[in-house]
Amino acid sequence: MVRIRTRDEILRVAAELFTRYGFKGTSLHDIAAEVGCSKATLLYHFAHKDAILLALVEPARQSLIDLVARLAGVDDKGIRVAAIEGFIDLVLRYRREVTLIYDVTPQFMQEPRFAAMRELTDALRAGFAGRSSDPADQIAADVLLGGIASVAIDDKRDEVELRPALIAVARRALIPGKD
Amino acid sequence: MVRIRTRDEILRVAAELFTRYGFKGTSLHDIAAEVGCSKATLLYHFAHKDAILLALVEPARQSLIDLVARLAGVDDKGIRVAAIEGFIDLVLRYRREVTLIYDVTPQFMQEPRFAAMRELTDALRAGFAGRSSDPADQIAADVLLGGIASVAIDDKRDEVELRPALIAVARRALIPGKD
DNA sequence: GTCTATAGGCTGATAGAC
DNA sequence: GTCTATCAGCCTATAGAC
Repeated sequence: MVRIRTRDEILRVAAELFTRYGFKGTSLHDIAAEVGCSKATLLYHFAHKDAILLALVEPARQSLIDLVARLAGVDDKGIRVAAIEGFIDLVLRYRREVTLIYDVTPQFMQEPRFAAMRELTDALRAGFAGRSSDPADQIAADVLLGGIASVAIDDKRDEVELRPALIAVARRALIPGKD
Repeated sequence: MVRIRTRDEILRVAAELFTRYGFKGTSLHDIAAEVGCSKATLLYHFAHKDAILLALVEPARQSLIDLVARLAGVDDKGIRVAAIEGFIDLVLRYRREVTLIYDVTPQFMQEPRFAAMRELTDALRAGFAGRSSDPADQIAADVLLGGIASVAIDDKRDEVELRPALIAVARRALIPGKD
């Protein structure tokens, strides 16, 4: 059973190249050459280049939707811990996908299909800020959200080492009197 | 004295377009059209497209070199506060340039001319970590470095509001028993 | 499902006139 | 210093054979 579906192989190779060279820095030719098929075959399985990227990030996007839904049911007392641990687990589980999302966000964000992502990150920020409306709390929340994501993207340590360190720094930064 | 040097106008327009659409998302044609000159004129003033970007980020790079040199003379007791305040002042002063640097870093970092930047960020991380060799301290330092930069890039608030909030969250996260 | 061939457009960069 | 004209190369995407 060594047979690998071409479609899956395209996704595997595309994830690797997009991560290494960026979305714009990777051409259909690059992917096709590495897969060992033609560009036309790529575009038989995916309507456009963008569709490859969207297929890659879809599981992570779905997980984020689930997390935000779960946080909606958490009371104010537990919201920060739940948001912190939920987000850290999510980005460590989908490190590659987070890398891709941050790569294309500046350009894709203005497109309608990515616009809904904005509401999700707003909900996450509210959770990190303990549902406070104080700008200082929201800025702190953004620092931690961006910082945790950047570590998940760049750091080479494994998640077993990163997870407790990330939770510890987020709790110190966001939860008063807890260090 | 309304005469503006073409070279300066190119830099002004390029900064705006690179920030909005990314370096790869902005062509020489786009810049030339906005400036109101030809692509050939762009390439008379700058040898390559890359040279425009390098000219834009040079002041920020020089400031980072200065900051790292200054931190080398600070003792262990004061290093975290000095690194935190120095970095926050720097990214707030050069927000647009920080945006550009983070945009191109994934691809440019492997090139030799950007390799020296690595030593600078290593020194900054050491400062944020209070020169500790504990991985948890270095991870926390990276979270704050990345998080502060991401806020400087994305947040629309002005630096008068951001500065104290950023310093406060960094101190809580990095300096034990200070909140 | 996969291929070859190619369309049609954009890219950074150069040549040479003024 | 600035221009027009142009190059060679790359890009995504399509057409049509097998």
